[in-house]
Amino acid sequence: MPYSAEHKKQSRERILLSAIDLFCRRGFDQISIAQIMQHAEMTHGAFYAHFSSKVSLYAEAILTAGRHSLLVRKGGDLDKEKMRYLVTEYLSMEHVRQEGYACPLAFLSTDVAHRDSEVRASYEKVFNGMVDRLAQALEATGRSLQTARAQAQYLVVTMVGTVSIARSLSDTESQKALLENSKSSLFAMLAD
Amino acid sequence: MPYSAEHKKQSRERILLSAIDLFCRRGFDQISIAQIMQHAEMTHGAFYAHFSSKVSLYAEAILTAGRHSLLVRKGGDLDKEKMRYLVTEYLSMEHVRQEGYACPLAFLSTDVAHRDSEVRASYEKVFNGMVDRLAQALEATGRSLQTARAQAQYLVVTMVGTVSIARSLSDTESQKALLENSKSSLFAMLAD
DNA sequence: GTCTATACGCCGATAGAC
DNA sequence: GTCTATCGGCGTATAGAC
Repeated sequence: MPYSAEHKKQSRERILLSAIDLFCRRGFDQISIAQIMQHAEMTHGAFYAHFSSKVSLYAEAILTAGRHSLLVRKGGDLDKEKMRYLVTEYLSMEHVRQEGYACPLAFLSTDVAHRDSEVRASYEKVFNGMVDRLAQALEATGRSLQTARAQAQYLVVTMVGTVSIARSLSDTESQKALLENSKSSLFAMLAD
Repeated sequence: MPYSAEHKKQSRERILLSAIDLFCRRGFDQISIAQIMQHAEMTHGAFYAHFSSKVSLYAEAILTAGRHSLLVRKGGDLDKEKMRYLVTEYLSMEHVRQEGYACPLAFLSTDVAHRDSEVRASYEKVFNGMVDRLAQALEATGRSLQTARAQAQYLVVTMVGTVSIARSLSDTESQKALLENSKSSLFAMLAD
């Protein structure tokens, strides 16, 4: 057979990775299927052998982006030092400029709010996964389960808000100042 | 003359108000000029007598939305009690559901990040205006200028992040829990 | 200033050959 | 599975009558 199952799997993966990168960069509506397929080095028509629609790709791309994100990628348990490092990376200009993997929570928040329930469910799943992971780490530092969950949720919300606003500002210096300011406040919270 | 200057001003205002409402609800790309004009009770073709392009309307709509937003609308000085009330209103389900005026910072953040510099400049202006207003209020409670500005920025970022994520979740109970959690943390900060 | 009508392009999705 | 080609619809912007 000319196309193996493995080959198909790889094509699908290339489409997903291209979609994540482009959707995060310019949003759902401003990226066409043709652009995604070109980035994945295929042609427009081949798309429908892998996904049933553009929206369905979006929902799956968000889940995949969540698995690649800074907030869940690190293996093993998170100690205090790793958490500080993670916050620093998340609140960096490299992240704002999308030089590596972008967090879909920060890059797609208002975009997702306009879509159907399948897409929103993906977003919620990514959000809950990140909160769970951070809560677990905070609990390990001696906090109660309740406190850990509350602080983890608050941590994610603030980091997402910071990066999301920073990306919308037009001035680089304002972006840097915003990131630094949130970082100090969150470090203070983590220091307890 | 059949159309007075006053009449034109009113038409322009209707277009702006319709644009704010619809853009916040469904984003820039998912709203057409025809829809905005229909909402403003005019026809598609009349649009270009008031604005040069859809993007130019967007930039101006963001500024207008900023002036109508919860964070700047209240007249006079903000005391501690008014600030608590303002945070409560901002972090309410009514705001998330856009039952009154929506804050463009929370509803359009990732959307604005994909546009040109004129749109981003509008967004930045609204952001700075809100931070300034809150900083002034915090300074009046005895904080240093520096602390007041830092806390004001942090306050805006967290509220925007909270509302923006809440809008993307699919479950009402999760939305409420998120709003409540951020509210307690911010109240604690304001209490000092 | 507002209307109707239309030019022009882009995009999501499908059809059919290989 | 991937390609080329195309259908059908929609959206921005413009033209011209009133």
